[in-house]
Amino acid sequence: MDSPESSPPASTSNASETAPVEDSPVFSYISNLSPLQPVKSSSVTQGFPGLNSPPLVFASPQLIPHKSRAQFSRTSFDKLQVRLEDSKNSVTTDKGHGEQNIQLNTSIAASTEKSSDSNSSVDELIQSPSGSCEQVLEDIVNVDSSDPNFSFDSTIKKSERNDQLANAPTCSTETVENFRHELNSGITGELAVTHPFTCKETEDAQTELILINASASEKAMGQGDEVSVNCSTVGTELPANNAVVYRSEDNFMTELQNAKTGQAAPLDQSSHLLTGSKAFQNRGVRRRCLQFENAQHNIISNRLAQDTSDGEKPKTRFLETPLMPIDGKLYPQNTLNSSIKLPKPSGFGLHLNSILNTVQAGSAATINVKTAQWDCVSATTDGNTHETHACASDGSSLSLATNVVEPDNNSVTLNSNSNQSILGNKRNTEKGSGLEGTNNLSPKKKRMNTTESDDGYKRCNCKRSKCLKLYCDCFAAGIYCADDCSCQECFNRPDYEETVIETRQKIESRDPFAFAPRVVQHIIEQSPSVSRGEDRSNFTPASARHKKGCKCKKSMCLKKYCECYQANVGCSDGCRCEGCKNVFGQKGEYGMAKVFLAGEDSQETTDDLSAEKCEIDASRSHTYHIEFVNPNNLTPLTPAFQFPNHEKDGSAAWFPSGKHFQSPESGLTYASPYAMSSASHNISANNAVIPESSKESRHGNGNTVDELSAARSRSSLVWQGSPITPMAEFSGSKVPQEDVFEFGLSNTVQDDTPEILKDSPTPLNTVKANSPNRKRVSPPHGQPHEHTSSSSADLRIARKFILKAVPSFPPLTPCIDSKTLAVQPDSSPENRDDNK
DNA sequence: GAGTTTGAAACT
DNA sequence: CAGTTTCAAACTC
Repeated sequence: MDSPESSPPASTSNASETAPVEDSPVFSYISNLSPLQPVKSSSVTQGFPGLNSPPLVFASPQLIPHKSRAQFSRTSFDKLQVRLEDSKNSVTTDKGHGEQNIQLNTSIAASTEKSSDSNSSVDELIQSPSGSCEQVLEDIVNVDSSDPNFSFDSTIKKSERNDQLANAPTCSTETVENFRHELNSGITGELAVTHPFTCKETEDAQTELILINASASEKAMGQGDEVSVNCSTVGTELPANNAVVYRSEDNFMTELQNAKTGQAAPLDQSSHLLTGSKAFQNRGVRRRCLQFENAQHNIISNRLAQDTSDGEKPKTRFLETPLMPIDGKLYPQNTLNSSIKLPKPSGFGLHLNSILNTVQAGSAATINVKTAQWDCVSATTDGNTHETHACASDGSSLSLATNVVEPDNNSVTLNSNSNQSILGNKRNTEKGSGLEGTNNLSPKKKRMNTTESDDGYKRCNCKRSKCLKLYCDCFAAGIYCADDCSCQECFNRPDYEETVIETRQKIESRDPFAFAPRVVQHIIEQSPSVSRGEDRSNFTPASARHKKGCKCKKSMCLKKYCECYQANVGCSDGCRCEGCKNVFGQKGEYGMAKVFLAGEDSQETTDDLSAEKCEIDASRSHTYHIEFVNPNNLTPLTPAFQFPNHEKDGSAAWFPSGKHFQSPESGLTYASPYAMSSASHNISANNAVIPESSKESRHGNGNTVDELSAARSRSSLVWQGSPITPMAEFSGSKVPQEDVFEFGLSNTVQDDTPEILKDSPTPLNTVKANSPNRKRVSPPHGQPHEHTSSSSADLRIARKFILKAVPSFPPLTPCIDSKTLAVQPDSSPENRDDNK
């Protein structure tokens, strides 16, 4: 029917034109067969009309690994182009506004990529007689507003929609060419195009996208920036994934048009979105960059671009604004996390990697961390926003909620997101200025402020380290110092990006995991009821452990001197603390929990919490220990969930008892987290990874099933994005948190057993570690049982993504102790595959 | 706000 | 790997 071949060119209208061919019976036959209208016959012919690849288009961006983002070689683009073109072709023939929009974008992107070569794709568009680009754009806009339904998933669905779509407007050749030229001028266009897609799907993805955008924008100067901005804004503001995507695209299109016309384009829908989130986004970008080394380069370039472009850029550009180190976070840095987590990246966990380590962040994604909340998260690119959103929405989904344990970070960080964002902007300026405002506070407040910003981001007070050592929480979190930091001789600023990067590299050379989130979270799924908010008490947000463990001797792990305590996580066997009385979980408990999970001696361990006993148990279950106990292993996990901002919060897992850990597969589960973390490493960030909203997460726990389901779907999508970030590419330490986060989500999704979700909130369900390697999957917070049926579908989807993604992830260092290098092999993609 | 305590990071 | 020093946060007054 649709056979690509037949449909195409032959279309009836064309047939008349091609006299010779027409005559042939074959031709007529073909023409008859083709269902497609010959609107753009010529164009269609060129492409592969038969192939409907809209999905591919969406997918492709995601597939691109993080690293690739930074590098984003032409080859990758070419590939994308191919897909895009294919999709384009299909689209052009096809139809639908939404689709059309997408197609246009893709086509544009493709054209940009190819630049010279790309024309073909453009040409196709041009060929289409009917509409003008403007029309198309308008249509798109309409679609956006109109089509709420569009969702990330929609990307996949889009193909389906294509059928529905009809009357695709086409761009005039002139307009197309103009676009082409513009695009050629800046490669960014391509990137921008890709963004939207990713943005939709996941926060992490967004963060990544953001980075990409930034880079692109840098290159492109004007257009690209705007586009990226749009995406970010869209993500933040729009709950609906669909809307986001389209809008971003629309903006992009509009910008392009504007560029053509030379008019300052008012950003229609997108514009308003942008306004809200601009600052955040910028911040987010920067933070993330920090978190992600890869991103860093991008950031740098961005800066340059920004500097150059500042004057030029239109109102909408977020990028123009220097990426703030963010207090606010980028989410990933977020915000979500502050770096990822927003809140602040406390030193722990923030690390960029995660992206989103945490984030958002982004980054660092990362983010994020970082879903109902996802929506929120996704919506806000910045770490700050992320958090807030997450909180508000509750974080639904994700682990974020689980992560949250402690109120401290949560409350603080979450509340002031808006303010923070503002602060973040200030950061660009010199510190001094920023501090002033905060200083006015009372001593107590001052103190709080000194360490944390309202946003939840940490503020350092370094005097001698120049904020280039891990002593500096900001630096350790992979974020730039904010204006409100009280540091002296600070070099941890965008102005010294190179220095920062170099220093980071040095430190990483020493300890690849130095910037990895310190707290590894173990997410446990909530019971459905919990997810509903019915019974939170039962909810076990997540278990987390400090990656390296503490060495407290006098504080008994009851004060913030203790990193474990500070992160609201229990001490693990990896801790060398003396007299541990950590309220979040004592040393022995963790090991015991493991044992318990293992199913061996569970009673013993559970019964006796004494550290000694635990230790003993742990010793018994030697194997388990290795996987679970090893703090290092754990660390990897955290990144995923953690948000840059709050390591603590995000990481903060409740350990009501070691029991959480248990799962029949306990061993696996733990391990899995590990794996995840490792994956996260790849990311380097999520960051901010991950959006964490400690408090919010709690609230989020209560998320409605719908949210959860949505989160799942997102997660799955995110996951796809994760593949984009090639874990392998990253040096061990660098892992986009966001990715990690995603990974975790995906993992949860992955769990084959939707049943699990259905089942009790028991952690077991939530996590399944497939791989021997310990890859673990962090489940989305709560899985709404209600949706179980639907969820199952979601899960399926997620799995698909996961599978794809898994291979992509490079072995993450986290799995292995930093000290013991051996680990990485485990994280290798292969192992992951095994998990499947 | 100054000083002390604490433990991580950095160094040897 | 262990010991020491440096550093900055946490804490106390």
